[in-house]
Amino acid sequence: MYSFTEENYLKTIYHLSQQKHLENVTTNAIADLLQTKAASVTDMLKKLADKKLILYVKYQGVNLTEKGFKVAIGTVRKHRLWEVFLFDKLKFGWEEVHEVAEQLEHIQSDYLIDKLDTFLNYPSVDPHGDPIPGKDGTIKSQTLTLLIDCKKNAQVVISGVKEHSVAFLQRLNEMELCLGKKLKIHEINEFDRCMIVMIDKEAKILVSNEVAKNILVSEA
Amino acid sequence: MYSFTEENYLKTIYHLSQQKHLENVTTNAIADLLQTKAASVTDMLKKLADKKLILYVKYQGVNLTEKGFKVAIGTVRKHRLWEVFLFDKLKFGWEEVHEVAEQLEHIQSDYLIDKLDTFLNYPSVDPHGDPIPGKDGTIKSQTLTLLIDCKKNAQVVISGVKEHSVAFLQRLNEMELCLGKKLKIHEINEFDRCMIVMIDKEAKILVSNEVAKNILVSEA
DNA sequence: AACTATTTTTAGGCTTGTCTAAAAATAGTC
DNA sequence: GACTATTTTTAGACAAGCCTAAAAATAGTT
Ligand SMILES: [Mn+2]
Ligand SMILES: [Mn+2]
Ligand SMILES: [Mn+2]
Ligand SMILES: [Mn+2]
Repeated sequence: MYSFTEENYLKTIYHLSQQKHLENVTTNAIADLLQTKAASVTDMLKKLADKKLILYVKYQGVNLTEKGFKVAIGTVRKHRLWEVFLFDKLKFGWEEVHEVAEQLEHIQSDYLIDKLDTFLNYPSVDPHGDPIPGKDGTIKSQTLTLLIDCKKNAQVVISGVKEHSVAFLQRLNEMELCLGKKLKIHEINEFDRCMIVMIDKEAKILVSNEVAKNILVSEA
Repeated sequence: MYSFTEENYLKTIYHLSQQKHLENVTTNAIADLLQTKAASVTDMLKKLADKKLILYVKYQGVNLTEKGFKVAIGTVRKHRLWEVFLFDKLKFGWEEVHEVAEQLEHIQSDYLIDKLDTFLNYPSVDPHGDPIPGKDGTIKSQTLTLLIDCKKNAQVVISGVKEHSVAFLQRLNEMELCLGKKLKIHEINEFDRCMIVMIDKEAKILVSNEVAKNILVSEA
């Protein structure tokens, strides 16, 4: 139905409009995220607008139409289901799943995705804690807190990450921090806001504020 | 490394050179199988020859080089592993797996294929009984007999199919014939060579010669 | 060997998605 | 309001793959 490239543009526009709430998505922002040139983006925006997938006003940025939103959210759904498959079944690390999912998300077969969803037992979040949109396009908005904003003695569970880079996720691997780990904040340093955190009621570790800024938690 | 299209051409040349033993593969044969035009094939053959993936002599057809063979066999490996995944894990019918595997075979990640192979427990054949090439590019040649060539009272196991069309595979589904079924040939009609066959020592069914011509069996 | 039918290649063109360089529009500053 | 910096669009080009129509080569027949 839609090409590899069209799906990628729509998904990118979706992610950007989520990030920077309600504003129009700009040409340069899309070019940055897709690692392409602004001129190429302008070309594609015209084509997507012709197909009624986006609302595009020259020089004013773009927004997804209902139709474009459905394609975007469908692509996100496919991406995240594949990530779950790679992580749960094939035992990929959470820092490894994204790259391959970028390819798998473009396989065209609704039947396949239904079967995959069933096989994975209808997961609600991906290996990074991001919600998986339903078949109908609905998506649960998360109400998570940043670890850095938690108070002393708070007891929380790691439920997501704000940063998705391989380097950051590997850093968390080294610290044995992953989704589902229960933390208790033992101490917060006043000077640099680094934290001493107790994991699973066992080890105490030091979490830099740079790391704590990118970990999402919910109440334990 | 190699594009979707390049992999498809090389795989097609491989299949054709398997079929019609040792002869050069012709432009029209490739065009037929790929559902494209002969002129397009000629264009691509020049490009593949430039990349040393095939030996191409104008008007004389083509052959895979060592390098091209490796790409082709690798693509076949990916295709068949994905078919096993779809059949075993996602519970696709054996008539449904091919279409989706045609897409999945082009996902580029050796790491993924290794993990998938492990997850599937190193299968040696795909859902149609075709052998899965090893990581090193070796492939076991099959020594199977056509059901139609079996003698009266022979006891055999269904181990493959010669015809891969959806219609044929569905026909076998209706007859409850699938890989692994044990058959005993009860009677062969002299006039039309249709067979009366006993399945799993239970039901007796009639197998037309048209069907028997396309079932591959090994000794029970 | 000549003629014919078939196969294959060439020539020229189209679409998708990309690029660079230049022009136009917008935003920011005095 | 004019000037400047930044963003965005246009113009023109290119590669990958595909097409049709015409030309060239090959194969088959007498
Ligand atoms: Mn991802
Ligand atoms: Mn994710
Ligand atoms: Mn197949
Ligand atoms: Mn198969």
